[in-house]
Amino acid sequence: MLPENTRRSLPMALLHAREVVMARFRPMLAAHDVTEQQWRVLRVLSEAGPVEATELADRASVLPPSLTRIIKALEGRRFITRNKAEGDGRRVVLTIAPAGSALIDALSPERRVIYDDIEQRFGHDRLEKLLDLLENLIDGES
Amino acid sequence: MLPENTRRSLPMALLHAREVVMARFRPMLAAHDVTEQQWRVLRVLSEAGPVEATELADRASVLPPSLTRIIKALEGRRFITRNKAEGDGRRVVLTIAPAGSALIDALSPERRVIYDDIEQRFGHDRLEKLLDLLENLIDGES
DNA sequence: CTCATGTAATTAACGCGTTAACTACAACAA
DNA sequence: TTGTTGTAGTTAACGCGTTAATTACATGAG
Repeated sequence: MLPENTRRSLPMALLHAREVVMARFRPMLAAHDVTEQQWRVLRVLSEAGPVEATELADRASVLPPSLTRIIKALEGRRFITRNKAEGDGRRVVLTIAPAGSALIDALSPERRVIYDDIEQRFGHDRLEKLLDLLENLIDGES
Repeated sequence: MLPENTRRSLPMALLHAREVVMARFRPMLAAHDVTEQQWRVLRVLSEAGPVEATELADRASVLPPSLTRIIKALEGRRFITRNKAEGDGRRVVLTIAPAGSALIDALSPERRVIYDDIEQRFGHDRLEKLLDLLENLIDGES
């Protein structure tokens, strides 16, 4: 079946949903001069430790060309460090730097407030159900 | 609660889910030299008839500056027409043109195949449930 | 060793997302 | 009529998304 209207179109619904959620987080990121993508990269590095560029791009849902630009920006602000992998001159290993960890820590309380508010308004169980369905969709289509 | 990992982060899950879904539609759009956003605009005009720019932007989930560029592109290819609203020189009314309708029609069969495949793999009921939850989330946060 | 092939990352080109500033027009008060 | 305020749309600036091309290095065949 073709969606009869744009509101019931899966791509549009996912886009719109992401928009309204991100609207809550955007001011926080803007206040610290970090883009959404830079923030995703920092979070992955923070929770996964030193990681090669390809895996980082994959985990942060960022394409390689974007990652190159993001790395340049984050390295310039000393949020991360960039090194060649030993044994393979092509690969690049990224590591979060103290300033990067500090930013993550600084934003944690605010993130928690926003996330809790969304969870409370939407409902804990419904949020878990939604995350489950999204995870299923991702695993099934990728 | 803060998401303990990026996979259970709502913004990331929505982003990733949208990516894997759009990956199925992208080749079709590329084959007809239409961007995702241009396609969304055309679909809204197709199902809603002549519409003012502000409402169009809202319904297609496109920001006003982007819409300006998109209109320029679609008008150049004779997919839509652009006219000032009578009675208010600021407003702009967009209307789908024959070539635009023809594109919508031409892509319908292919869209149906892709959408049916997603629905079959993911499951009809789960898809409906997911769309419901997304709609709730959107309405609750916006 | 040399060459062909493959892979990781970067660069390039173009369109969109986002915010802020600006232009054009409308509405309304004095 | 004039000036103020508000609204619709556009423009500008910068970063990211996407695809294709390119560079640098690794790997394996001969």
